Amino acid sequence: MLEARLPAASILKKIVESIKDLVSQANFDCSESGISFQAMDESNIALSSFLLRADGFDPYRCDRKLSLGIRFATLSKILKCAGNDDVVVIRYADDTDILSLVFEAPDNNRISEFDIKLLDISSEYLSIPEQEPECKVKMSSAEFSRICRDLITIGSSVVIDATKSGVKFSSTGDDGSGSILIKQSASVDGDGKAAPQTTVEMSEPVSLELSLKYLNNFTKAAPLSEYVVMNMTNDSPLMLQFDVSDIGYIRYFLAPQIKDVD
Amino acid sequence: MLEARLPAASILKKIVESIKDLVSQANFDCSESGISFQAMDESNIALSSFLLRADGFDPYRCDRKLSLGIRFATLSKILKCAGNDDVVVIRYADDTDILSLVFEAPDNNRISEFDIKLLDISSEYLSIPEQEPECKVKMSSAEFSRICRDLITIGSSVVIDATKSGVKFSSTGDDGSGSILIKQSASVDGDGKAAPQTTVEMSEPVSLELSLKYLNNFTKAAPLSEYVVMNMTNDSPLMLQFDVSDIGYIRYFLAPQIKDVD
DNA sequence: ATACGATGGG
DNA sequence: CCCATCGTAT
Repeated sequence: MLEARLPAASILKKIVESIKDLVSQANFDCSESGISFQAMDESNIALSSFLLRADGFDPYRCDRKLSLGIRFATLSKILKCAGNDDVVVIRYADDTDILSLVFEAPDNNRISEFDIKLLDISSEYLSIPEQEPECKVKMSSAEFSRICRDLITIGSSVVIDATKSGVKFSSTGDDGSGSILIKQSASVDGDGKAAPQTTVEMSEPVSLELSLKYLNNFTKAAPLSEYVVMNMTNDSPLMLQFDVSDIGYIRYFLAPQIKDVD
Repeated sequence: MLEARLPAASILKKIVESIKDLVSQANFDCSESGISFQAMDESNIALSSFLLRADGFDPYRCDRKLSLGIRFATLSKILKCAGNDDVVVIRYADDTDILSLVFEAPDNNRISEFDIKLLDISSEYLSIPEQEPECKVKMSSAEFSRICRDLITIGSSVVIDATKSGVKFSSTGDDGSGSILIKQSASVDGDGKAAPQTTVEMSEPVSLELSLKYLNNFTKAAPLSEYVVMNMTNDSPLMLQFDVSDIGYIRYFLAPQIKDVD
């Protein structure tokens, strides 16, 4: 039995919108600690995952572990029927194959209930080694999105070079090349504006070449958070994380491309 | 001879946009009392009609009854040439086959005149019995539009159940089902916000199953009015009415579908 | 060519 | 949060 009440449908809407282009169906894993999710994309290149902690819901109740097989196209359609500031209640009754979503409008004059048929999906859980990355960048998620969107007009991949002073995104294509350097922000912003700061922590300079197509899929999650965190280690997969308000996070992993030998 | 001056082209634009997907050509019936229109859709399932009273124009002059055969695709194209707050003058000279539309920009620096060739259309006027409906619902036209747009992603028809407490819209399809309950508004809204209220008057609870495709055609008229009125009687056609400012109304009639026998 | 959905701006 | 415009899909 699951019952989880989320104060703002917009959170769930954005999460699902950011995953549905990568994964057509997968399990939501529910336990007393919260709801989590993990799945490879169809081509087995990118891994998406999220965690929504129980304490981010009010109330949250889940007696035993559940794997709820969801078709994302369906869930996406149904979430489009929710207003952004509707309250969402997610409900599952044991031994059924139906997930219920109830949307309550802020003025309480509209109550919508949608039932989704659940799927039986075999899940192969992939454990991700939690290594300390050689470099950890935190920057504006909107800026990161903009960079990936701009550079894909130049080439199909981006080389991300992180050094103490900042992060450089470079791309090369048939009709030219481009690079964007984001400097680590000066400690304090003098004037009143509160633009997101860029911070770089590292033990080693890192350089990774990554598919812009995938990165542009990932940045659909950018509206969830003002910041994106990029964990990078040379020759290892990039991890991108967007925090989901104070409820949890959504993460993407993407293996680097072998760089062309010059 | 007809001369009718309408202060805002946007009204005529919206009316024509909301009908042109249902009716390709039909007569505008003009008399000294105003301009009216009535036509079945191509499949003879839905009836659209409107009335624009003479006193909504300034000036309005029509000496004798006229049936002006209009091709809606043409009229729509021409109305796209009018600014929303242009003044429109509709003119017809007896014994011609030309309808003239003159658009005057608010600043009086632009005057456009378009002539439409009229058609000779045989009109079979269908009289609609004016019975008192078992149930009369008045609600936000925007909300009604949203509901019909949302539910068509679930199924092809909607069951509208009206009771004293409110109206429920339900739809079922291959990958799930959904229902939206709109409660009758509490008598007065305490705070300052002026959201459209929902009211239900009834002698009998009513349940009708209706085609969402048609309802979504009808809701193109929603921008004309903050409210939609739904008159419903069991096993009888739904009537939807949108008021056209203080000039008249546009109405749609749609026969219910026979419900599946369980 | 027309209609619907998505995105950006007020 | 709603409206208008643009782009995509049928």
